[in-house]
Amino acid sequence: MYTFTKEERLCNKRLIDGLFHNGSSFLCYPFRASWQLTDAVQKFPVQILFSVAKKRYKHAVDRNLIKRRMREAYRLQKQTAIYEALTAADKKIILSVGYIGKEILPYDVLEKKMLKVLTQLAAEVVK
RNA sequence: AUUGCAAAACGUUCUAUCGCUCCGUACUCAAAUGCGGGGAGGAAAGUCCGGGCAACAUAGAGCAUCCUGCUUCCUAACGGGAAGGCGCCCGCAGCGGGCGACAGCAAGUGCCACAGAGAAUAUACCGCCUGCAAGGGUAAGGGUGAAAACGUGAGGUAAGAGCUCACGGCUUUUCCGGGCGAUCGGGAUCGCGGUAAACCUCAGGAGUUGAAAAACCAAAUAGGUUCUGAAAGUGGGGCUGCUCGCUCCCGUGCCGAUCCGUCGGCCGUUAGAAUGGGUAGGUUGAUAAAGCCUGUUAGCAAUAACAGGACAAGAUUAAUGAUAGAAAUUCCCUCAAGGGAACACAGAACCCGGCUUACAGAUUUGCUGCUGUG
Repeated sequence: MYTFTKEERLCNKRLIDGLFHNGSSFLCYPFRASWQLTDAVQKFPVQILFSVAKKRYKHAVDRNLIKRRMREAYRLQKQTAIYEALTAADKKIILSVGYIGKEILPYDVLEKKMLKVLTQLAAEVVK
């Protein structure tokens, strides 16, 4: 239910390149989401990756902190926010969420924003 | 006692819920799941030195380029460390402390702002001596400057000058003595502006690339080679990481035109099997190491030898977390109870030894001086 295993992460380099070249994307501050429909055989309806630009945050500690908070927010909300909608529509996607905020937001704010992103994404994919 | 500086050793803890990663184990063809256990640092950072490891290169010598530069020792090695020498600073001397790219300017060449007459074979401004004058001699005095031809005294002279002598300072070569040595003490001798983080000279050293190195694995897809067929005239290069594609040459090849010399266009295919390469992927490399902790012995010390101990992080789009609640520490408000806030620098990526830089708070030790003289 609240798992986040390797199958749920996007690891394949070719898929990632394809996603950033051909995928659709939208902004929802402080995130930038890119997604693409896929035919690949995967256990979960979504394969996701999180990214924080090194240009914006110079220290690895800061990048780790943001990525961990994003991951946690996704892990706890993915089931209700997006899995159910995608399963109902029988669609599978690969997804990347980049952080473009200028400062490190606390967890409770990130949680609300993440919910908003996922809801918007589910609406777009099903449409 | 406080403050500051330096060194050493620390640098939050506990509980609950939900997760991540690795290992062991039960069940199992396997996966999943259950149970048990491990899971960031003193700098993991900067990537500045030195090694291990790997691939490639490699007759020998010289030149160029780059690095290093007091001595001895330690070390796998070092530009690191220890002990010492020398110089400078803490007013001076001794002890103590701090700092030092600390070989050579007495091989050659260059440079020395401004000011000043003059910055290195002294173009002599004032002054001094000589001379009727023009001029000549003179670095002792003045003034300038970061620095003015080693300093003081005497002789000497027209006036002066290491020109000569005595004492002193720094220095070259050499002898005697102490020390493994840097070097120190004494004698003789040569010389007297600074600058080598200026060119340069001397001595020693350096092959290149780094784990995205490198080794291995078996399926699928496309192409290469070989064999067997179909068809049959069935080739060769260049561009591109590969295929496709484009292009050049070639052809008793085909079609069209032709002044019979040529010109334009087209074609150069495909099925199966075997084989060895490349790519995405996986495994190894890769976590038991010149490692860490404790003790004994040797040594002034760096360190070495020996003995014992620890189920001793291992990710790979990259784990080591999130939330909630207590406690500790510090600060603020308050007589107090209590309330509020803060909690550094920073995240392993092949592995070690160093260096450098960052760092809230807190612990220990040492120093910031002591004695004598003025």
